[in-house]
Amino acid sequence: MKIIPMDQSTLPTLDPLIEHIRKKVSLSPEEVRETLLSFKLKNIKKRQFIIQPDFVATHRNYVLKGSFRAYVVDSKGQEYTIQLAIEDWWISDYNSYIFQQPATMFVVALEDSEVAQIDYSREQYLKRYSPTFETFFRIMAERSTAFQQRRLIANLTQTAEERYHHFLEQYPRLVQRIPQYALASYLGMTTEFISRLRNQKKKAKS
Amino acid sequence: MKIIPMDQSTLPTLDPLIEHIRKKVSLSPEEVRETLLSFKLKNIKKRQFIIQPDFVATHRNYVLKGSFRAYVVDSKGQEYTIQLAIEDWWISDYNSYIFQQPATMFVVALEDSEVAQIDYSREQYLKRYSPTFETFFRIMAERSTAFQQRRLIANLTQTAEERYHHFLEQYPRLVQRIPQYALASYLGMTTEFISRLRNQKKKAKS
DNA sequence: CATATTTCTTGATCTGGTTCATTTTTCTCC
DNA sequence: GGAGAAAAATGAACCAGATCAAGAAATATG
Repeated sequence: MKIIPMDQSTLPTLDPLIEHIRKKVSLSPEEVRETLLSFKLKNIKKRQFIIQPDFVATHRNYVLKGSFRAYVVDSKGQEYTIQLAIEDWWISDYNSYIFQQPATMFVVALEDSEVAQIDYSREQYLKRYSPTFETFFRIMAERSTAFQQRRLIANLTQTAEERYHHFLEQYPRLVQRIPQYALASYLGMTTEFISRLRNQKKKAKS
Repeated sequence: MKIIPMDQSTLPTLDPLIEHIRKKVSLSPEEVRETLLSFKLKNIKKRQFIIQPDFVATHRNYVLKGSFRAYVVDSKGQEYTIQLAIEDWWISDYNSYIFQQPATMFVVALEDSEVAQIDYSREQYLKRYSPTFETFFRIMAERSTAFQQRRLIANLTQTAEERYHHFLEQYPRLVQRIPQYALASYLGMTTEFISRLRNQKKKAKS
């Protein structure tokens, strides 16, 4: 019943999710049970979309394996990466999910991936079921705000080159795994520009 | 329906705050009482700082009257406006407040103002006192995330001119009240550039 | 109400990063 | 493992918006 396409693999479990939640709030056995009942495992193939514009984002996604990119596309077809996610991160179109309105973003798998999904109504149920979940989602939202604010500040105050280097320092692992165009559009610059930065570095090294 | 001119003033009350909270959650009489006990009214003179770098932001501030600007200053002395707030908005350095760490921002009054302040430990108490408050702050944080994401997308996808015009459409009232340099650094452009945009418009009109 | 300070305007010049076009490298999948 | 597709690199020309400088308007303050 479980099809595990990748070469070597662990049996997929929700353990990392429970761990993740327990870093923020303490869960009773019943709360753990409710959590396990609320989230569904899902395998997502590389290049597969889990959210698309005009459809309501019905789920919040916790990445168990793989990586994702959330992006918007402007009228000229230009893509802008809004969020990136690897293991132990969450991803969705929050404007769509929170307000249950049509999405404006695409969210696509960059690798063969596995996510734990909770749907909107089940999340509401969880929060009613126990204030612990209310607290958990409150903490998530707060951190998310704080994170976005730091990103906004970086975008306003730093040059393209500084943003690139700081990202490299902060997320060296992530950089290895995502394509250059995803990184470029996340940092608000062109792939050509990143390419030049990398090349300059090579030159300087030798 | 009540237009209150700048000079003479009404007796300050927390009524607008209670109204504000009740738009998001329903409050029992006891919860109203706890709210009233938790928030303190404070008068802030124009140019007065309520948050400064290196000091922990001890309060969350709800604006009852007046306006505020939150900004960071880079090594070259350049200022970048991170947040603006008028009546019925909240303002703080959230990275500082949420994590109770030293602030990186200044928050300054742009006009003679009045705020309702709650301090960090009292907020924690409120959330323990009733899950309603947990819910309220969760909703606040979620909307804040959604708002910031929209701003980030605007910054990534739009030209300086587009950002200026969209801001004008969305917040015509706000624009009247804040100095040009505050708007410019909020939108990520120079005051010179805004000045030119305004001038071009005048030309086109006549 | 006069003067000092802050904010806004205007012109000239400059530049970080884009755009466009082409080539090279790296994936992907039968 | 080889053809086709996707991603990255490279060069040349360009431009949106910044920077610098200096004056004009608006606000604050004694």
